[in-house]
Amino acid sequence: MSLPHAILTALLEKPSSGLELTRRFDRSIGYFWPSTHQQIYRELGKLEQAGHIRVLPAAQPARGQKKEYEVLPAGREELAAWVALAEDPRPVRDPLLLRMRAAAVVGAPGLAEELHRHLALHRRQLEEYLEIEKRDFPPERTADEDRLRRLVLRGGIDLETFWTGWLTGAIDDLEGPGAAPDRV
Amino acid sequence: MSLPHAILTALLEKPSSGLELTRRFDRSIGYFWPSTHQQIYRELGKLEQAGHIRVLPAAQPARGQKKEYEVLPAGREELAAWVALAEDPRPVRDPLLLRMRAAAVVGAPGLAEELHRHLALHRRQLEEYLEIEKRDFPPERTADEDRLRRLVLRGGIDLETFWTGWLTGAIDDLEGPGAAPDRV
DNA sequence: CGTCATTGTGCAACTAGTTGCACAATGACG
DNA sequence: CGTCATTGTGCAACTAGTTGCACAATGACG
Repeated sequence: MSLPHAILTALLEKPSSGLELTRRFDRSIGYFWPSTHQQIYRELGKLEQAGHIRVLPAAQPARGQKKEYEVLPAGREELAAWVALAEDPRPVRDPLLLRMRAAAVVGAPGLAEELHRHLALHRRQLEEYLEIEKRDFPPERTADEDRLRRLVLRGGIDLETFWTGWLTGAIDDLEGPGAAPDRV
Repeated sequence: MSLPHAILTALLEKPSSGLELTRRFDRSIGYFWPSTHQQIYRELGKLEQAGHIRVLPAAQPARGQKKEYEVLPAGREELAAWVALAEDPRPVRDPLLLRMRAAAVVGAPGLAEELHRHLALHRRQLEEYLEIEKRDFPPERTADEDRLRRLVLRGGIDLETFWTGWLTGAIDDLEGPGAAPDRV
């Protein structure tokens, strides 16, 4: 039940239409809770139904049939209650680790290449996060109000750092001394 | 499409019944691809249908109506093909990071407690992994054939190390000097 | 022999996320 | 004025995972 809360958070930061939300997701909340426009529209409908958000009366006619949503007090309360909830971390589900495990049984041809590819992807993501950190959280501005947002970004950075580190080690190990890459 | 491959891997390591698979998942493959017995039975049915596995003729009548499955050549081929496939890492979806982001907007009462709770859970998981490493991969036995399995375990260890590290830092930051924990 | 815990298999309904598409309204451009 | 790109909303079908339950067979125990 995280998507509705992700949407409430985004709408509290700034009332938006479905498409605007989708775009904003892609470069902030979507980093740790991605969503498609279809899903977002469906969820907006449910949130409106539940009385958590409402459509803002349109200022002027816009492209398409644009609807701007804003959060109602009930929605804010719902979100605050959710923040304080105890919820266990969701179980890890990682296909790459699973494939390495399978490779231990049926052989690993093609796997090293895939590790290189993933390493490149994670490096790129790490770069992106570091860019955002430089832009949004420069060292001189340690505003207290951004503490939590900075911590979240730090989470992303540390996570990608873990992946690049682990993948680098794995590649070294597989291609390194005495490696038998294609053993069955 | 990872669960069937997880099952094929487990069955290649050792032919098993549905319940045995479920139990074995809980202490190996399930660490990075958890599954319930219901899901496993359903998938076993599909895999049999597809000709990837078959029921072993029963040696002697057992409890319940036990069925032991083994992997057929077609199943092994399917698994080997999957190992070599290019598949992007699945997007991160983490409710805790999301909740921190929400807390930045509606206030953070109760959040620090939750961070402590998660830290304890991740520490426990890390301990468990380190136990397994000590048991299954003692330093003297660097057998080449366990290389991949050891790397997978390393992945789990490094991942939990990331979480404990990040959570520790986040708690320090939130409860530390000049903290304003319940600000709205 | 009856009862109960254990081992074992599985169905049904639901929830959340994905994929593929349809279609409405508007402004820019020839 | 006609066409087309862009902005915008949304339905439908599917896939994967979760939750709650039913029920079969066997062995242990009184």
